[in-house]
Amino acid sequence: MLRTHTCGELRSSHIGQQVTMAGWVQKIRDKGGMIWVDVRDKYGITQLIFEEGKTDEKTLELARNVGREFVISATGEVVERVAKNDKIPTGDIEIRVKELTVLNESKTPPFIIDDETDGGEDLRAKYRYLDLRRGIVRKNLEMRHQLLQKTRAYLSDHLFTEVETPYLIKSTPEGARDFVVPSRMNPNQFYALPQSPQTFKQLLMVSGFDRYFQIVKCFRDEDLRADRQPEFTQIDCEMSFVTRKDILDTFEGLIKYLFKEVKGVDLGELPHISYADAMAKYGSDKPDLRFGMEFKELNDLTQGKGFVVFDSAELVVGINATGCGEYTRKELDGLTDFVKKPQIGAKGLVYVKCNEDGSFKSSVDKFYDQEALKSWAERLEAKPGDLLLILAGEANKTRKALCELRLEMGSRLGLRDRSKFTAAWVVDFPLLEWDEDSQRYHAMHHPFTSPNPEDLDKLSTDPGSVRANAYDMVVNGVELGGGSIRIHDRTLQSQMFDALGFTREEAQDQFGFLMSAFEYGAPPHGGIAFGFDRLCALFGGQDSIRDFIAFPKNTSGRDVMIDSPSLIDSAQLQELHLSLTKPAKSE
RNA sequence: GGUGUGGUAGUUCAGUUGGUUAGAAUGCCUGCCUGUCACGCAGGAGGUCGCGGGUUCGAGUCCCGUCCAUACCGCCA
Repeated sequence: MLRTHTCGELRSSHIGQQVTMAGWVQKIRDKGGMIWVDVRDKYGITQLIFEEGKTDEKTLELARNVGREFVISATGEVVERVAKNDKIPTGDIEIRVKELTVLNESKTPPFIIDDETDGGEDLRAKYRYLDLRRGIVRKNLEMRHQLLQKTRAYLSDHLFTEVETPYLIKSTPEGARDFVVPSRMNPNQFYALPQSPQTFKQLLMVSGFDRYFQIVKCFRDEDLRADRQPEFTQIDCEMSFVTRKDILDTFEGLIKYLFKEVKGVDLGELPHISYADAMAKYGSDKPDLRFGMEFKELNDLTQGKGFVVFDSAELVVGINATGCGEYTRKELDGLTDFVKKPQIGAKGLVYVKCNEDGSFKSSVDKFYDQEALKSWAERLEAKPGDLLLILAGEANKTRKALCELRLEMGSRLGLRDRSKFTAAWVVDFPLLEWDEDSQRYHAMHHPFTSPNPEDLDKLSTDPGSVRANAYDMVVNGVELGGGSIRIHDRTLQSQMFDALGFTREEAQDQFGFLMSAFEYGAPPHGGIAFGFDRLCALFGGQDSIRDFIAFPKNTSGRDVMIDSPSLIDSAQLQELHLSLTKPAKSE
C-alpha cells in the first residue's frame, strides 16, 4: 500500500498508530542529528522525523539525500511532538519514520512551491504544472469545480437539459473574429469554432427541448485582457414559452443560489436599471453599484459665465468625492493627470473644494462666484469637506472618462470592497449601434435579439432608437452575463437582417438554416449566457480570470508551457490544401 | 494597431551623474549543529545586464531599432 493516510488528516488521536503516507517533499530541516522532512499532498502537510540513534543508519542516509519536490512514501509511527506547532492542523504530531521510499526524484523547482511564491508570472506559466501544486491556485480550481456542480444541480432541478452542441461549425462575419479550422476532406473550406452556441440552442427550442443548458467552451479570436481568454467557458441557457420576467427570475435564482451555497452571501433582490439610466448616472452599462457617487449634469448651472470649456461643451457633468475636500494640490494634479491619460482621454479636470467654513475653492474661481459654486454643490449633494470633480466635452466621451474617474475615486476611498457583492440587471439596451467604420448599424447584442414590441414600428424609420428585449447581469462592475428574448418569427428575423445591412443572399447563405427552422413552428423563446470564468474570478475576489483556468494563455494568445500555436510541417499543410504566404522564420 | 510599465545570478530585485573586479536576499552545493517548523552558523559556486546597432577613451546606465512579458485603449455581435 502506497499510503494509509493523507498528509492532512493525522491528529493527536492517531498517536501510536503505524501509518504510511506519500507526497511531495515541501521542506527539509537538517539539524545534524535530527532531520525533519515536511511532506505535502493536496490535503495538507505532515512532518516526518529522522533521528540519530532512533532511526537506522540507512534510512537516515536516505533522508539526508532527498530534495525539494521528491515524491516519497514513508512508513512509521505517529508520535506526539516535543515542540508543537499550532500554525498547522497536523502540528501536534509527527511521523517517526522506519521506512522511507523515494518514489521519484525531482530537479530543484525553478520557483518556490508555496502560497507565497517567488516565481514571476511567465515562469509560473511555463511551469504551470508546478504552479498548480500551490494550494492557493489549486483552491481556485476547486472552487470552480464547486460552482460547476452547483450550477448543474440548480439547472437540472429546474428541468433544464444539458445538450452538447458542435465545436466545428460555420464562420459568420458578424461579431468577433472566428477561429477557423481547415477541412482536409473539403478542400478550400473551413470550419469555424463557435463564439457561442447561439443558433444551436435556438434550434433546440424549435425542437421542443423547452429548457436547455450547456457549460461550454466558446472561442473568439480577439485581443486578450486580464478578463478575456481566446477560449473561455459559458453557462449557456435557453428557455421556451417565457417572458423576460421568467428568464430574469430563473437566473436571478441561479446566481443567488450560487452566492448562497458557495460564498454564504445573500444577494437580495436585484434592482433593474435601464441602459439609459446606467449611462446617465454612471457612464457605463456595467456600473459598479457597491458605491454611489452618481453623475449629476451641470449644464444649466454653468453656462454664460465666460468659461469657454463649459460653454462649448455638449455635456458638463460631475461627481461628489465625499470627504476629499482636503486633497492637496499634488493629489488634484494627480487626478488631472489620471483623466488626461490617453486611455481616459479627458482634456482637463475642474474641481471644487467644499471648505469646512461653507466657502468653496475651485479651479475655475475666475469664472464662477461662490453662489454659482454653491449651486453645483447643492446639485451634487455635497457637504463641507467634500470635493466636486467635473468633466466637460462631447457627451459620450465625457461620460466614459468620468466613469473611469468615479471608479478610481471609489478605489481610493476603499468603496470597492472585494468581499462585498452588489448585483443588478441592466435592461432596455438599444437594439442597434451605429458603426462609424462600416457606416452601418450593428446589433448591440446579436442579430437574433428581439426588439421591444413598443418600438417595432421604428425599426425601419429610426433604427437607432429601437430598444432591445435584452438584459445583462452586472455584479460589482463586471458584466457576468447577458441575454435576450429572441426573434422567433421568420419575417421579423428577415427585417432584422435588412436593418443590419445584410443582403437577402447573405442572410440566406449564413443563417438560412435558422430562418427555415422558424418556418416550422418556432416557439417564443429567450435565454442568457454567463461568463463562467469571470464568475469564478468574482467569487475568488480577483480581476484576472487566468488563475481560475487550469491552463490559460498569455496576452499574446500563447500557451508558453506547450509552446502553441506552432508551425506545422509541409506535409500537414499539403494535406489541408494550404500554402503559406509568409515563409516561416528560419530557426 | 496604439500607449504605459518591465526585462540584470536558478528566483525576486537593487544598481546614484556613463568610470575599478556588477551587488543583496533567497535558492543551490560543502561543512557544523538532537526539537526544528521562514531553523541557525561558517564557507562556496553561480552573470550573453533580452537581442542588434550607435554615441563615447569607457555603456547595465545615454540614443535608435527589435523581441518578449504585462496593464490598458482600439477590438471583444
